[in-house]
Amino acid sequence: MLSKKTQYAFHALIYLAENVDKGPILISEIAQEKNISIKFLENILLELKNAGILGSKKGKGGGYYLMKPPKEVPLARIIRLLDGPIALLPCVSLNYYERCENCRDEAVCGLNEVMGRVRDSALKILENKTLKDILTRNS
Amino acid sequence: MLSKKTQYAFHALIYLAENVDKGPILISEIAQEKNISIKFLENILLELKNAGILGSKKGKGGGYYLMKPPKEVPLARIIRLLDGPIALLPCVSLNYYERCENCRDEAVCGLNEVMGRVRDSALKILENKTLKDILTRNS
DNA sequence: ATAAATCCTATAAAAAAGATAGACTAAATA
DNA sequence: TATTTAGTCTATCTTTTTTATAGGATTTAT
Repeated sequence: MLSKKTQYAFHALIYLAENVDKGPILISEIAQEKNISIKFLENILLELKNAGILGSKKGKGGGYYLMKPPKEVPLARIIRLLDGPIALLPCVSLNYYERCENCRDEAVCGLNEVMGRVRDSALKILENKTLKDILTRNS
Repeated sequence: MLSKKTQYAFHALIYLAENVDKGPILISEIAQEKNISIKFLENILLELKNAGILGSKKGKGGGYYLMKPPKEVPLARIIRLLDGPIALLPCVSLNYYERCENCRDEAVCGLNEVMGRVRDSALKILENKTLKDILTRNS
């Protein structure tokens, strides 16, 4: 399961994407609209900013905004940033690989093989679907 | 990521499946062969037994053994038993569903839709691949 | 009887997740 | 330029989950 952090990030990003025309959006507004603890959300948005996904403006009229068009932000990027590996096992992770401590040879491990396929099938979706694809349906 | 518990369970089950002919297998043997803490493994095997996946015999000559042929144990069963939901979000989980707290209407939420697809693609593999499919490759 | 093994429950230790606090910095504007 | 507004940064706290261990109870073979 994705952590609350990542779930909140998605909902915040959706809100930002659906309100691009309004200019910078207040943390407090997002927190209220999406029912998220404001202080927790603050940290999350900052992390997204430091990763170059969001931009911000301080002072009156300030807030957060997307740095890229929604269709250029793959979902996998957000998950990896805030949650870490997408794979179910360290030994099949592309970005957070760790050697398996419990089997003799990964090249011959059937678990490794199957979990590699699960990873691929998830990535096929998560690398290609973007923020744009998770905005409100039928709109 | 799957928890260590689930990872250990898979390796233990693989060992048991690859040694069905030997009769009951000692916890200590599995622990040693697969490099798992024996006491932790004890709890895991007990849980698998209580779920009807393993059987056991006490006393001399005792140990653990599979209750079903490996090809009748889907990987999804093990994951759900020890780790819980396979889905990335509570609102798309088939077995551990929880309503989304952050969006107005799941029926119209694009995140819900995409994560539902990720779940389906993972389940397509994890429901159909069994213990038999993760035994040592090329054998 | 004894030794061998699992059973069972409790608990502890460590790590991760979730949330909060508060002082600091930058920008707008009156 | 003082004030207000809003993000920045870092630290800490609490809770939950994960990982692991302890030890007596029970069952079985010999």
